[in-house]
Amino acid sequence: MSKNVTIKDIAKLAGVAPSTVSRVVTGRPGVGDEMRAKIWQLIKEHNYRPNSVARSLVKRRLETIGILVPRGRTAFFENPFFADVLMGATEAAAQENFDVLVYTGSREKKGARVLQERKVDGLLAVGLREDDASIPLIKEELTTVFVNRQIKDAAWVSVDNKEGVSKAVAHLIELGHRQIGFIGGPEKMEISELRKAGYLDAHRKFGLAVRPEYMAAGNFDEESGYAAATKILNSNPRPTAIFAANDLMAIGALKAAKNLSLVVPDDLSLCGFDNIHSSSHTDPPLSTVKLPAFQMGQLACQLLLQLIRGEEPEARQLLLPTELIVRQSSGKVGE
Amino acid sequence: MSKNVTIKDIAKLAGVAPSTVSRVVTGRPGVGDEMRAKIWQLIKEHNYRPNSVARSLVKRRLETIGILVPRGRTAFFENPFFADVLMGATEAAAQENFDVLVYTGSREKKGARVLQERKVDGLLAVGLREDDASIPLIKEELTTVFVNRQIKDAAWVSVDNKEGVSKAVAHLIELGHRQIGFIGGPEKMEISELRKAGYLDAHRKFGLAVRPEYMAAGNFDEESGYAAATKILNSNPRPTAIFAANDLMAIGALKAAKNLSLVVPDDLSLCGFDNIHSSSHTDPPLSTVKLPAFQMGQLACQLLLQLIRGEEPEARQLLLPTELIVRQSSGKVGE
DNA sequence: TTGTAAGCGTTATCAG
DNA sequence: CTGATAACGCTTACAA
Repeated sequence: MSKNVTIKDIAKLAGVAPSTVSRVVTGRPGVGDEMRAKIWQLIKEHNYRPNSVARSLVKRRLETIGILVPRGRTAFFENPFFADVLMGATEAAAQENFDVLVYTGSREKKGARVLQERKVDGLLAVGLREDDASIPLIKEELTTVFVNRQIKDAAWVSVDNKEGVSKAVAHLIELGHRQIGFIGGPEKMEISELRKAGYLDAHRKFGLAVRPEYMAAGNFDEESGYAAATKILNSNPRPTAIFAANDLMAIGALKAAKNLSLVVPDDLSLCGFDNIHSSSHTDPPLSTVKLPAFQMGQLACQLLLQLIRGEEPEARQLLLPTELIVRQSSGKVGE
Repeated sequence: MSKNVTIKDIAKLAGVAPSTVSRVVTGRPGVGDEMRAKIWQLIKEHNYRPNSVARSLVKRRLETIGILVPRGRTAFFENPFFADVLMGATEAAAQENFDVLVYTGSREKKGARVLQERKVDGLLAVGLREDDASIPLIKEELTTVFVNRQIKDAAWVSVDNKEGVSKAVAHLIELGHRQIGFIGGPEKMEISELRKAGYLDAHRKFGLAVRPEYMAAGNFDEESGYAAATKILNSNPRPTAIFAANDLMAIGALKAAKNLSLVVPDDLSLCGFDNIHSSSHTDPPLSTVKLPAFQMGQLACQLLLQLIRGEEPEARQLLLPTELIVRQSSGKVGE
C-alpha cells in the first residue's frame, strides 16, 4: 500500500498550485479548459480521492447524520419499523451525499456518545422513550428530528396512531361487531394513550358503549397479549372481536383463542397494529395497520437535512397516515 | 449557539499551551497534578469537547468502520440476520470507541461510495453476492471482513451452512423419516451449494439413497417454496418430510401442505433454516436452524479492528456453528 | 486564469 | 513538567 496521493501530489504533477486542483475537483469555475482536462486526467491516473476529513475540518461540515435506534434487539428485529426507517433515512441521505452513523447501546450511553464525539451534523432519534433523559440535551446541542415521537417544540415525523387504531376498530364495527375487546400497551406511554384514544374514538363515532371489562393492558409482547386476551375472553358476554395495540400482542391473542378452541375469524375477529412480518404468516394471517416506516425515514432525513442547511422547511412536524391491511383474521360477526 | 470552544480557548484560559491541554484530555503523562486538575475544571466548565475531525486528520484514523448491507428491503426486514449482525457490530465497535457507518443502496453505488469517501478505517461486508463486482476493488483498497461469505484469501466470519443443514436433516432421519424432500436455493449461489451439500451429506452418513424427484430449487422466497413443495409432494411415494433451505420457503411449503390437506407434522414434517421471527409464529411453529448472527457481527467487528490496528489475529477466517431449533413442525414419522 | 498564504483544531516532536 | 512549532490535507480570500 503506497502513500495516499494528496492534492499536493496532483498539483505538483500538473505543475500548478493545490488551489487549482481544488477548483477542479469541486467543480468551481476559474480554470482553463485545457488545464482542467489535464488535471482530471492526472486524478484518474493516480486514483486521487479528496480526503473528506480534511475537507470537513475546513468546511465545518461532516456530511454525516446520526441515527439513534433503540437498543433492544428484539424490538429492532421483530418489528420491521426500525430497519425500515433506517433504510429510508440512508437512502434520503445518500441522495444528498450524506452518510449515516448508527448509534445503539444503552440509552444514556448512546446519547452521551453522540454529543461527545461531534461526528454528525444532525440527528435522527427513532422511537426514543419520551422520558429519556438525553432528550433535552440532544435537542439543545444538536439539530434533531424525532421519529415516531411527538416531542413538543421539536421537529418530528410521526404517524397518526389514533386515527390508525380508530380506522381498524371501525373496520371491525363495520363487520358487525358490537363487543370489541382492546389490548393496550403499558400505561403512561404516549403511544399507549394514543392507541387507546383511537379505540375509544371509534366507539364514540358509532355510538357504541365501551365496556371496561373488555379492556386490558399488555407490554407489547406476545405473552402479555395471550394473558390479556384470555382475561377478556372470559367476560360475559364474550366479545366477538379483539383489537390489540400491536401485532405481537395480537399473535398472543390468536394463541389464546386457539387455546380456548375459538376459531378465528369465525368465533373471534382479531386485528393488530404494526404489520410486522410475522403477521402475514400466522394462521389465519392477521389483519393489521401498517406504518409508512420507510417513508418516515426518508421524510425525517430530508427534514433534517433542510434544518442542517438552515433552510426553512414547510413544516417541522409531520403526521403521516397509516394503512389498514385486511387479512383473514377479521370477518363478519357470527359467520 | 456560541462559537465552539476549542483547545486553544482552554489553553488560553488556563494560561498554558494547547499541547498541555491535549496531554490532559488524552490522558497522557507529563502534566503536574495541579495543572491537570485546573484544566479538567476548565474543560467541564466550558463544556469543551475535542473535535474528532481535527484529531482524525492528524492521526489518520477515523475511528469509524463501514458496514455494507444488502439493499433489498425485504431481505433486511424479514430476516433478523442483517439487523442482528449490525447490532453485534455496533456493540463491538462501541467497545473500542469506534462508530459504524451504514452503506446501503444499489450494489455498485454503495461500493463506489465507500471507496470514494474514505470515511472509514475498514469495512464489514455483509452477505454480498459472490459475483459482486465491487468485491475485488474493496478487498484491494480497504481492510475488509466479509460476513457470511467465504471469499478466498479474504478475512471472513461465516457460518457452517453444510453442517447446519446436515444436522437438521439428520434430525428428520432420526425421527424415522426415510423419504425427505429438499427445497434448495437458486443454482450457482455458493450458499445454495453448501446447503444442498449438507442434505446430501446427511443421507450419505445414514446410508440413505437420494432421490432426484424429491429435490427442487426455489428462490428463497415464499412463493417458490410453495411451488417447489407442491411439486415434491406430488411424487410417488410422497415424502414424509421436507427440508427447505430457508424459512421463507419452508413457510411456503407449509402452505402447500395445508393446501393439499396434509397435516403438519402428522402427515409431513417440515424444517427450515434461518430462524426468522415468523418461524415461531406459524401454525405449527417451524423447526429450523438458527444462525449466531449477533455474535457474527461482534466477531467480525473485533477481527476487523484487529486488522485495522495491524495486529495479527488468531484466525482470519471464522466458521461458526449453527443451532438446531426443534419446534412443532417436525415429528416422528407416521404418527 | 492561476498562485500565495492563512487557517480549520488537533497531535507529535523537540527543546527548554 | 511545559512550550513552540510543524505537520495532517484541504479550502478560500486575496493577490498577481
